[in-house]
Amino acid sequence: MIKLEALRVFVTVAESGNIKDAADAVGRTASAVSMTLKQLEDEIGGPLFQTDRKNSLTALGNLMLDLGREQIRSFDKSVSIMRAFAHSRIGSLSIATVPSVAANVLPPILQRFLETRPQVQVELFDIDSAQVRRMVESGVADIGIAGDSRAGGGVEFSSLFSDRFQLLCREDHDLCRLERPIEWSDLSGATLIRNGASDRIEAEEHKRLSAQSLITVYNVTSLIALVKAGLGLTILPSLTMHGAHDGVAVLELADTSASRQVGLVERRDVPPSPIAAAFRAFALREIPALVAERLGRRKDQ
Amino acid sequence: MIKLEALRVFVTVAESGNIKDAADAVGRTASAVSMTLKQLEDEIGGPLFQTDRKNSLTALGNLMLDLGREQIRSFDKSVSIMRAFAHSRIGSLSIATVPSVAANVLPPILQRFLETRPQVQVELFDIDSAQVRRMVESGVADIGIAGDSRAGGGVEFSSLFSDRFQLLCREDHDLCRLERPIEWSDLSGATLIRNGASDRIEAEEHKRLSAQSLITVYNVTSLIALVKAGLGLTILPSLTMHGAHDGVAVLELADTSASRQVGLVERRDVPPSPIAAAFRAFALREIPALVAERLGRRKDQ
DNA sequence: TCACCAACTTCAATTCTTCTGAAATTGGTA
DNA sequence: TACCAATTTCAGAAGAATTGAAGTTGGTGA
Repeated sequence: MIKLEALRVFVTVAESGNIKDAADAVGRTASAVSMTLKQLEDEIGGPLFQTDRKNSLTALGNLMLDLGREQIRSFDKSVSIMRAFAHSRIGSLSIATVPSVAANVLPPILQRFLETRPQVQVELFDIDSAQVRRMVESGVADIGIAGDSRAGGGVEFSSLFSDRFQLLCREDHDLCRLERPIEWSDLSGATLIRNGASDRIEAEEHKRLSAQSLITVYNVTSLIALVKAGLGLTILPSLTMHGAHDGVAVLELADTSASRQVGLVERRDVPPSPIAAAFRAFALREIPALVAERLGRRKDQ
Repeated sequence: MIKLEALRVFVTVAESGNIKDAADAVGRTASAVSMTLKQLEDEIGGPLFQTDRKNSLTALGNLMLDLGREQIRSFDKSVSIMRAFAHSRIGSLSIATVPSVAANVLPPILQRFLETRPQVQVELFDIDSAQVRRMVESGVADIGIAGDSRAGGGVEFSSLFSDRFQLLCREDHDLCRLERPIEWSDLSGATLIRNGASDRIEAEEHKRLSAQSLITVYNVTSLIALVKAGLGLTILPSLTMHGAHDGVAVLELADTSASRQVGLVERRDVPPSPIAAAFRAFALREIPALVAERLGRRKDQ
């Protein structure tokens, strides 16, 4: 059986024009090279050089030089692609994430992640938590970042950070004058606008308040516009409304248990691609630190 | 260093879905296959299968399956091309030959030669002996077939057959009535038309006759037309005018030494390509036999 | 939940391949 | 004709791959 290694030796000899130099180039003795060449000629079925001074090729030798070079080039390239992929320097990464993370967390993370991986292709979807889970489960996204857990079905949840809920109201609202964290009881007379995120708050007091609410808005921009217009208050995770909005105030809640967990959503039982694995490790290390800095808190909890 | 053989094993396992069947397929034990796979994973830098039951590939495994298959296919194809070339089943063959051989000898020879080599490309040039030698010497033709030898310069001559000179005259010429081989002296009063081939006849008597000749014609068709028109006689190698021409008679010469040697012309010091070598051997074996039959003579001399 | 079974992996011994260094051969050159 | 450097040959050494047996592992059915 002809080996690629034998072709490598032959090409080196053909290029050197003699065995001695070729032997040095491949790190073997001249006798090893000579034997390899002989074996190659036997297996191919004809002489490769015109004389035993290896300075001129036969027609067969020329053909083998061309084909051999091409094979070596192509093989080495394939191997380097395989290695690059294994080491997550190439490939594609599809990330599904909730908008607040996409807007406030991912930009610097992705930038740093891709700095050392200029060949990696990234797709980013921002959608709600339920759809993040669905995209990961179906394999459309390699990895997701979403709030909440209840790790069910085919996905697994790994917490990255916790995001406290805060109260959003007009700057001229009475509550702004309290100058202390807001108790649920402070909200008893207020008009609450429900949203997709606030429904996850477990506190009984909030559930009661929420039940009386007549408006539910899922889009954050619309939600803030309604608050600004004076239609009511709303409760959102801190990261969601990161960055001040003119005319609205952000107030802390006294109930510090009112928070959502944000974390990685991954498919269970299906190993991640090398890039996805690398991104996972990077995210677990970098996102908590970044969020702690952004929100001015201890990381996680 | 990653070996193509390891990729072969991997592809087989990936296609079988388990090690045992793959081991049977490649003719090794399961443990050998397992070790090869492990080594491959180490060298590539990542796992290829999702579990140690080898029925589902990782993303890396899928990539390697694609690239590996392609490499194997391409390598095997290259090797088969090299072998086919070495065994003269493919390649191209450029033959330069004098017209009489091209017309009377080569057709059946080439047909039989190519019967078992349907992929071989042939180029055929018919030119005069001097140009045959020039084309071979310059490498434009791989092999030549020409009369005469005087093997000089960079070419070598190997005789294939000898071709007796014969006399060509009008059917109504006086010489036709002799009913015996023609002596040089029979031609003393005749008008001789010289041609490229007849100049090589060594006999003194012919040289004298030839010196008196006023017309020289190199093209055989024109030559015969002139003879037919009654402008004179001419002396040509038997093969050149093989096949009767209406209105002209072909007469034997008594001087049996008047003949030309026809043989292979090859470049000296440059080994022939495998196809050229194969054609050489075929020609040396088949052409003398064919000519003997055609001209009704013993082969060579 | 446990025990079994088949697939896979590990390990040490063996076999096969390739490599080395010395000696012989070859082909070109003074 | 004799020399010299390159190449080839050869036998032993080193290295790589393979084997068979023993040990793990993970899935399956009682």
